[in-house]
Amino acid sequence: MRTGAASILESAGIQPTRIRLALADYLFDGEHKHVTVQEALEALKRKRHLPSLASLYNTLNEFCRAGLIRKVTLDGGAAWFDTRTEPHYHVFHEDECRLEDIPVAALKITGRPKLPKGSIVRSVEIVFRVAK
Amino acid sequence: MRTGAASILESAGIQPTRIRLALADYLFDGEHKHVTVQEALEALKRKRHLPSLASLYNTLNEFCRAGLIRKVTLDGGAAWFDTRTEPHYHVFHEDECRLEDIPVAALKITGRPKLPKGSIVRSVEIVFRVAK
DNA sequence: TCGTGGGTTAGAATGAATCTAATCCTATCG
DNA sequence: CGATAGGATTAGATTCATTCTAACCCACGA
Repeated sequence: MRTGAASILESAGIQPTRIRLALADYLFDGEHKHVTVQEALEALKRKRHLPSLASLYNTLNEFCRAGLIRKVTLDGGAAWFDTRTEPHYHVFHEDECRLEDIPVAALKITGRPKLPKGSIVRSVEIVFRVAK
Repeated sequence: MRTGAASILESAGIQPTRIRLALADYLFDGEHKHVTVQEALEALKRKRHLPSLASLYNTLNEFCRAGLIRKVTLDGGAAWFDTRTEPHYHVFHEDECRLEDIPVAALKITGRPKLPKGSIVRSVEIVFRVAK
């Protein structure tokens, strides 16, 4: 179910440029991914134009703003960018330093924290941290 | 239910020193806290010896290792140190940049992610991110 | 052809956290 | 009581991820 990078950008209202096309092409190749900036850099290195770090960050942040990807941060280390945008949770495999998705249907959460009135829940982040 | 800082350190097997005593005194004053390094620094500034940043980090990390506090990181920003060590979850109030605890009893999670055999769940982190 | 403005860039700057090597204490031993 | 060994503390440098800045490039329209 692969849609062309160009049309993905177009429907997100983002001008297609070399970097954005190359990054979208890598990210949206049909396999959902969790990539770090370094991994994305490596992947683009194998393509035509290797972008500067700054534009890679710019482009990833644009994609986030457009809702094409999501940023996931755990610990204080480098951020992950997740190509799955619908609500879901994560398993972090400490030994492999790898993120894995958990569909929302796999867990059921009953109960809600008490919140001040008028508050809205922006997101619910769940991470199972596992090791061997 | 306030226990003296000295006896807390002693039962954790940590030598009592000026900084460690001052920090423990501030952290374990009976009110559970979520503090950043900067807040801890501010608090210690009002006491006898203002420690260097390095030893504050050292001391907070020692306390973590000893199980006296827990580190919580969200986004890429500065870490929080949480004086509540038993399992619990968090609400993050984005508008106030404030963490709040949710007791485990307030939520029920049914279902577990599929894990490779032999894996153990180190922790389950849940953060409700809320805004006004 | 000349601007205009967005895209891209290298390199500097920022902020959190850690590392290093020197110095300070302090408990213990002679 | 004085020497000393080893942990505690320190200032400052260092690392790492990320963002900022100011210049440059380039496609497109007047």
